[in-house]
Amino acid sequence: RIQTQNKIIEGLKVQMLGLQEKIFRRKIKMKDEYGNEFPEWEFKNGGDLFYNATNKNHNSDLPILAITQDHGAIPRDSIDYQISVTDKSVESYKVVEIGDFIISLRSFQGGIEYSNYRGICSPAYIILKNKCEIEKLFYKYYFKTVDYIKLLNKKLEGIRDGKMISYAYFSEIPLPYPNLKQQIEIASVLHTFEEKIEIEIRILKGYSRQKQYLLQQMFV
DNA sequence: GCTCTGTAAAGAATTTCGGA
DNA sequence: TCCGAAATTCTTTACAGAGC
Repeated sequence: RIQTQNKIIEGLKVQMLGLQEKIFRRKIKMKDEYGNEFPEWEFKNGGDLFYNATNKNHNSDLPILAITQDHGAIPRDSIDYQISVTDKSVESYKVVEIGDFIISLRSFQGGIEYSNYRGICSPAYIILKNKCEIEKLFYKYYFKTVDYIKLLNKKLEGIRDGKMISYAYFSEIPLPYPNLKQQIEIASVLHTFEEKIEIEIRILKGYSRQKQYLLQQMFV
């Protein structure tokens, strides 16, 4: 049963990727509530939609965020990974607001991260804030697509450990800019799908616990 | 040994300051 | 008031340390 469940999850993940690809390459077109197709997407440069925020106005009392590829931006306390932190450097940390995007030192591998938290992070990261009205979830998914990561890598030369993607570089990359309604529509579709996967993962965890319990009973 | 995050230090840019 | 130098702030990069 656990194996079957694993397969279901894998299958859903593949579907999720396929869905993202289709949506962002505009192979499926969404329709609005009246059944009309949305207008063609516009494309804007990253610099037109986001600006580079460097806000250091904090009293070192905000939680320190770790920028991970797996979970995006999360508080350092909630992951099992201790990093050497020097107290003095915390003073120069940048403030991250809820809904900001963060270009990490590894963005050429895992895309651009989205923050659900308010906190501070190392100044080596670039904080992006939206200039005009956007559906953040839409871009959250877009920044994680394989296509976009490929775009990020396209112009990068000599990729090596710790290579930084500068804001200037980001701002030159075109981003899709469908109208707001469509952005929300797409974001909600993807979000629903993601939730579905999470539910399946929870079921899997339930199975695993059951198995452990049963095994324990057998040997008692 | 490899991958991953984050620091420290070097380098670049911007602002401040003083003298003419 | 303008120019150049010094100081400060911001950006970039090499590499350290944690965990597998």
